[in-house]
Amino acid sequence: MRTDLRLVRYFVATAEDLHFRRAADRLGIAQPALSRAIQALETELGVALFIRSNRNVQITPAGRAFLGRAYEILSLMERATEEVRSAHDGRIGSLRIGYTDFAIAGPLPTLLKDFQERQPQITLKPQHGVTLTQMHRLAEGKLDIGFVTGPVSKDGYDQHPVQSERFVCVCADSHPFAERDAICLADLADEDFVHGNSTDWQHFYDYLIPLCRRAGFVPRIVQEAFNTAGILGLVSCGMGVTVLTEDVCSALAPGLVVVPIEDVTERLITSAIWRRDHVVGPTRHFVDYLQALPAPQHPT
Amino acid sequence: MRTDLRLVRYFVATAEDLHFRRAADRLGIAQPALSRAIQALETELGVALFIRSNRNVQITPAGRAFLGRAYEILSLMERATEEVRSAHDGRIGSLRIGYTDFAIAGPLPTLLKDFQERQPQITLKPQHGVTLTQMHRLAEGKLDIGFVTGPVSKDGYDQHPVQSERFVCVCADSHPFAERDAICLADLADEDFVHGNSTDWQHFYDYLIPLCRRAGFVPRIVQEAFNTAGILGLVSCGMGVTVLTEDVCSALAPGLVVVPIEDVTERLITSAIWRRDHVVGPTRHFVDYLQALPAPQHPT
DNA sequence: TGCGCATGATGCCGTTTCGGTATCAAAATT
DNA sequence: AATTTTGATACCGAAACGGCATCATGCGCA
Repeated sequence: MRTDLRLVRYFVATAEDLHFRRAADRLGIAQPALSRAIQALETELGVALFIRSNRNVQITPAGRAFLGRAYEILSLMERATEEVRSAHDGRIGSLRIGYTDFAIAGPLPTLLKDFQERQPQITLKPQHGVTLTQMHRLAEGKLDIGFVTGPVSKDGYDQHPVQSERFVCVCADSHPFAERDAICLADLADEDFVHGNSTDWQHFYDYLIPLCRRAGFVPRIVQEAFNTAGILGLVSCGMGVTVLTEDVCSALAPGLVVVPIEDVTERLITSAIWRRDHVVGPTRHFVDYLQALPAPQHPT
Repeated sequence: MRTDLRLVRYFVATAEDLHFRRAADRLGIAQPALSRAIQALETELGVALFIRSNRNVQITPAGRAFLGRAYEILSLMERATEEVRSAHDGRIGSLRIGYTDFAIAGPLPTLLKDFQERQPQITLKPQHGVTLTQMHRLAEGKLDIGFVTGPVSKDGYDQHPVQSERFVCVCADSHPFAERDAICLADLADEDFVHGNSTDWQHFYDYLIPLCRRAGFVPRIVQEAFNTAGILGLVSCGMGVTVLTEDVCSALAPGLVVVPIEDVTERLITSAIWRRDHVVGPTRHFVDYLQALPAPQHPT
């Protein structure tokens, strides 16, 4: 038998009253039960906590030492109980948020800042990851909310669109396209492309490849880069052109030009996504926050 | 049912393993018992601590919040258990020591200092009190060790002599006795006496009165004072003479003279005294310390 | 001095809690 | 499709807890 909190509570009451019957009354038990419980505690600790007579009860020095700690333990247990309930309510705790290059270039930073001001007790933990990585981490319970290239069809998950971007062409300022107001997608048929690798960027390719096929070509990827910064770096060196989204290109480095693609009306959707069975604590608060936002601008 | 430490321990093991059967093995119980215990804890708290599947177990945000506190609670309980045992051993705690005017004028301060150096974890709490007061406080358990005018015959108490003092006469330097090398006790027969009140000083009178009777007189107390300082103050004003002990008079204020009483060989004994049923913790250490001391000097 | 009272301890018993074995349910793996 | 893995549930016996009755002891009072 290990000392448990019931015995600690009984001990505290007895130490406060120094009278077994009165302490038992206070605890709502019979005096003999209290007598036995204190004896059990003394046996467990191997130390006499009280000196008893039929006239009075005195606490021993060891009992006095234990009393201070007993108060601390009971207080800490109460605090822990309160905090676990607060964490469940979502009033405290951490929120692990994944994001893609597209997400971080869009309204997400503003959203996070706003949410943080509303819920200062919640610690935000942003983590970069391509859509594929984020989906794995959601499944493993290592991520609470993902911001991914969507929409994603997956059972057990809910999502909410937060961003909708046009596709644009990006080329070096020395490229012929740089002089044009706009191009058509078919104009890219013979161009060398720079993009991300096919595994990490598979969700982006799920948009791009069908569009190009419909325009009659398969994009010729001549260079791969790790992320958008890498892609743009290669493009500015004249290695090729690329197709990205308008938000990613809103603040371009010198030497690069954004050219609209006038015959593509499809948009890249970035959605917040979470596991349906994980909407507790801070996650619930964040989901509620997202769903209270106006829908992303999406003109027809 | 209130959350107890057994459930906290089970929770910690489960959170560490994230696998019910392995955690149960670790705890030395069957997996179903652990499953039920965690469910009971979740019911008690009203919060899900884990997400279960037949393939894996994940901890919820609330569970993570609770885990930190669980470690603290278990650690605090261990520390409390260790400390109560140390207090019983006497390695920590406090020691309430009573002392009379005679005791504090003798070797007691030196003893306390020495003991304190040997047991720095024990807090000494000295409390002045006449013998009668100290005996009450010992009986009430509000004092651990008394230093009283002894010997005391009282059941349930043990004592150890620490001090043995000759009786001396103290008078103002203008008094005729001041010119003498020594007096006899009978020389005090017609003198006005200054002393403590008969209640507080009853143990001292238990020595003095029989001695005076044997010398053929009853001392004429004309003035009472609260303590030795008060007595000596009145004597130096010429209100009368007094009989005290040599240690009390070892550092006299100007205007007072100590005159030996050559025909009195009896000595005032100051003894350490404690309740036999209270020799635990720091008290035990102090008693052991005292009993290891050489006996007080007591020439024949 | 004897009796009554107060109070913690102990005995006996019923109720509740805890833990074990066996089994079920569901998902993943082979 | 069969097997394996793993947490949940059912049934049962053991252990723990608490209540009532009673005992033991010391103190206070007449």
